[in-house]
Amino acid sequence: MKPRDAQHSERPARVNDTAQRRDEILVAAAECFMINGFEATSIDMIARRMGATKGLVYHHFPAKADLFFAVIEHGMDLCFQAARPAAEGPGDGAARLRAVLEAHALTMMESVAFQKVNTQGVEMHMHGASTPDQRAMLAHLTGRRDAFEALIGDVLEAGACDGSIAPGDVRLTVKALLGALNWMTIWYRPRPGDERAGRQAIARTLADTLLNGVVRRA
Amino acid sequence: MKPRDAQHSERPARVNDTAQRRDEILVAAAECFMINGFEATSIDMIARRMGATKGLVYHHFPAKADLFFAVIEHGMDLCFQAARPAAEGPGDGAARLRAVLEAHALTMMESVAFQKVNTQGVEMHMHGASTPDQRAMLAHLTGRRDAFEALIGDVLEAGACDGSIAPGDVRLTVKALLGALNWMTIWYRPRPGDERAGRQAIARTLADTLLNGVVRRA
DNA sequence: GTCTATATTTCGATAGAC
DNA sequence: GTCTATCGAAATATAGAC
Repeated sequence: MKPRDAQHSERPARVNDTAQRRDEILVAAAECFMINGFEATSIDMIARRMGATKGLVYHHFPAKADLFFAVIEHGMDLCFQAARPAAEGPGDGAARLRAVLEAHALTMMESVAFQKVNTQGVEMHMHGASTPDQRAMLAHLTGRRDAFEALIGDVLEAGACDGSIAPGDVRLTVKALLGALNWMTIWYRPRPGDERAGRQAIARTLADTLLNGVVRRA
Repeated sequence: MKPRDAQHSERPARVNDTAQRRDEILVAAAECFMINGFEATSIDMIARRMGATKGLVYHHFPAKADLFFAVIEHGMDLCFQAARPAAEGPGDGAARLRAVLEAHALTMMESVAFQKVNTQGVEMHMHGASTPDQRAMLAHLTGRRDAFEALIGDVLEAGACDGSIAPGDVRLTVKALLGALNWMTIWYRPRPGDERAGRQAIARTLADTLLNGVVRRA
């Protein structure tokens, strides 16, 4: 183990302190944005929520828009981390689609704040995206969203090939499936006493409904 | 026909002039809210969009929040007007559900602006709903949203009884179905050249997917 | 009924102390 | 690295002319 600087050896080891601080800000920001929306959230609110002041936030993020982008990007990271292994897992198209849908539903529930911020609309708040940096970030996020939809689309097409999934308009089907799940950011709110088993039950029921439809099978 | 006031008979008949003006404001507001969101939309923008000034808007609506509520209420009116006849129409549960889903999908496409404002979140912007009037309006809109979900839930239950629809968690199924359709406010934007037939095709495809699911039928 | 002008507040961002 | 103090821009709402 590398010895720490002798001059400050009495201080507790604070590895990656600034990264941790950044994450704390991200969580506080996600919660504020979720509750009030982008414009109605002031930097003061975010700082107060984590027991700090504006100066701290501006020390870690150059502007409010960058903070907003960082929140959405982190939410997307979580989506990919959950969905990609499921999409690339074993089984035929239908089995993998089920795995992806359940994983995505769980992601929605377990990071509602981050996901709802994404739902609020990336492009909306950056309509006049002033700086080139912001325009680039906007394009980057749009690209990742498209990539996520393509991930699901690929599973659908694989299923259409192996016969486990009914052929149809892939783009529109992806919108329908993701819409049903992403809509959870509108109505789902974690309850103090709820457990993972309960969330898994919801995820399974939703996936069932989407896979099998609502009409009675012959 | 009742004769108009003789003193002003030379003026062109302007029946319901203020009501028309109100509607114009409503449309302009819906479009601005759709593009920029509630907080980022200024009263000036709304006025400019209809070639007027702030004073006009404040003459018809006491505050920005009331205008926002009025937009959402009108959007809900459109939803009920389309869905209720379909829900109360002829046929078994599955047939009526199909009619409701297609009607709702069409409503989403043909009044995107109004519907997207609703998606933005009623409760979000009124978190601290200051005046009692605003709190009452908030409760009113929440009640109507619940009533709309109940409308669909009733059709589902009727279908479960007559055997046309698979039994299941009604509340969760309603959320899934409405989620898939309401999500259109996120991605659907009317194109200059699109026609009603195209929208109907989208509505039918979406309803098909939700009714039959995506896995291949045995 | 619609406009202009303005009072008042709020917030993003910066400067600089510690 | 975090805080206090403050500037300047923007927007809601109002007052009053026409």
